[in-house]
Amino acid sequence: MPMSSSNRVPVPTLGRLATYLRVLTELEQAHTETVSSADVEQQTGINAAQFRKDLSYFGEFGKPGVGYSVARLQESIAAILKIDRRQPVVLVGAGNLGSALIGYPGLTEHQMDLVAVFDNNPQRIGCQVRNLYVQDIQRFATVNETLQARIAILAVPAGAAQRVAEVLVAADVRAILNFAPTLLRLPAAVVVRNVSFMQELAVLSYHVSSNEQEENGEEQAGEQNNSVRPILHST
Amino acid sequence: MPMSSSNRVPVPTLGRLATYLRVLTELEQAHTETVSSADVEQQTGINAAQFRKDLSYFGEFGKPGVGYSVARLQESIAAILKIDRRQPVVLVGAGNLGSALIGYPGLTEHQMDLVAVFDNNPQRIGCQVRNLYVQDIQRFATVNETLQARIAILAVPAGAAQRVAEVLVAADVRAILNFAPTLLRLPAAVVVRNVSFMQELAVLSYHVSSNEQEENGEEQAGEQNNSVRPILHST
DNA sequence: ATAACTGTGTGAAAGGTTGCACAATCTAGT
DNA sequence: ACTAGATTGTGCAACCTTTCACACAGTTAT
Repeated sequence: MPMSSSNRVPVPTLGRLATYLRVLTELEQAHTETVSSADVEQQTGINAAQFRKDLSYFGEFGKPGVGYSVARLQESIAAILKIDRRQPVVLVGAGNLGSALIGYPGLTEHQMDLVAVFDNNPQRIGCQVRNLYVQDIQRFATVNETLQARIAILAVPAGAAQRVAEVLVAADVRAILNFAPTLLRLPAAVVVRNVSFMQELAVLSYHVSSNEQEENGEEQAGEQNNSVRPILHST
Repeated sequence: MPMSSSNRVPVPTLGRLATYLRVLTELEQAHTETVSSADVEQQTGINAAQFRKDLSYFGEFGKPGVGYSVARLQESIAAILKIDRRQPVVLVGAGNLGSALIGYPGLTEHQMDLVAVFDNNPQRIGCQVRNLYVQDIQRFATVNETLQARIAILAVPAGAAQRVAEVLVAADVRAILNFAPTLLRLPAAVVVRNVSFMQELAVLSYHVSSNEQEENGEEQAGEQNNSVRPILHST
């Protein structure tokens, strides 16, 4: 007997749902019918109880003593994440990274329909990348009136990010995947996720040098490690 | 009088250090000499106390009543993150994403020296990307004996990731930035950071549709939002 | 000197997330 | 039917992270 109502869903849970979905797709391709939370732990490194709790935010999907129907769970999670229908997405910034993202298979796999690419560089405007022509960012408001994209991928230089983001939001974009290393100041209703290679590299760099003396052979499985010994101490 | 010794540093702290460093570089270019934790909050959206606590893991860097010397703090953080010297980094996977990363300016800015690119696709081996020639991954062990890279960027398809990661680790790589959507099972001593656009997009997608009815104009500043109302409830 | 500010470093509180442990529930075999 | 075995959904405790709040330390002005 479920009772979820207006409880709030942790953001990490949403991220993990995407991981579950990936595993379910693999299982489906292997013609597996049923899966248990323990199986999922085995595949993802995410604790079985965590998996069950993540799902419990949205209802009850499993049968005690049996597990979860792969096909059913897949549909349910897709519905939760709203990727059961194709979603229009726009890309702004057709530089290195932007162009690479156009071909990224993960987008279509997750029903993200890249419908337009924008840039402000006259050298790039009009160019064809994959199956899309790069358009002038100045035309964004007009074009998006037709496209109605609510999700945008922002792959412009840091200096331009805030300005461009405001243009997007003015044209009804509600969610931004931001690759620029800057803080975007936007209305609270707009959701921003920052992808920062910098930060990840910092973590790696720190660890590499601090692990200098350790030596053991355990397996690691979790998606994120938690903390490490500091090494430097300066004043 | 500091007393940090073998306390453990939270991973989020390391990520934020990279952000502070970015802001400090901007401040230096604007010829600002001194900065307070409140200034940093203004620039980054990260709570001032958080900033001070993050630094406190490594020592004392500020003067009460004055703030922090921009130049000094910059050096200190760079030293903590071990990016005060150039670090050799290798890239595996010269596909779309991999190629884009070769040109990514953030790498050099953070003293990451991309010294070699590998792939297993014969069509790509030998090709020049920017200033590097793509080498056969089979030669990795040999080549890295000379290069001595400890950090690797893994931008190969999911199916190849585990296999390649093991090759890297066998050749003394200790930290991997993994762009493949798979769980890497590696010795615990190896640090893995996963970058998953999928997960970020899932969060965006979920939010876009759930925000359907809201309407308010507050500013958002933090780097991460925390939770949201669920909308779906299925069985 | 002293008073009035400003801003650091940190102990303690608040808040959020993860993992354990177990009752409840379903299946299958006898 | 009944028992044994499997596996879910969840209250609770442990853990981790963030934020508050304040003592203490420099700085400036009088």
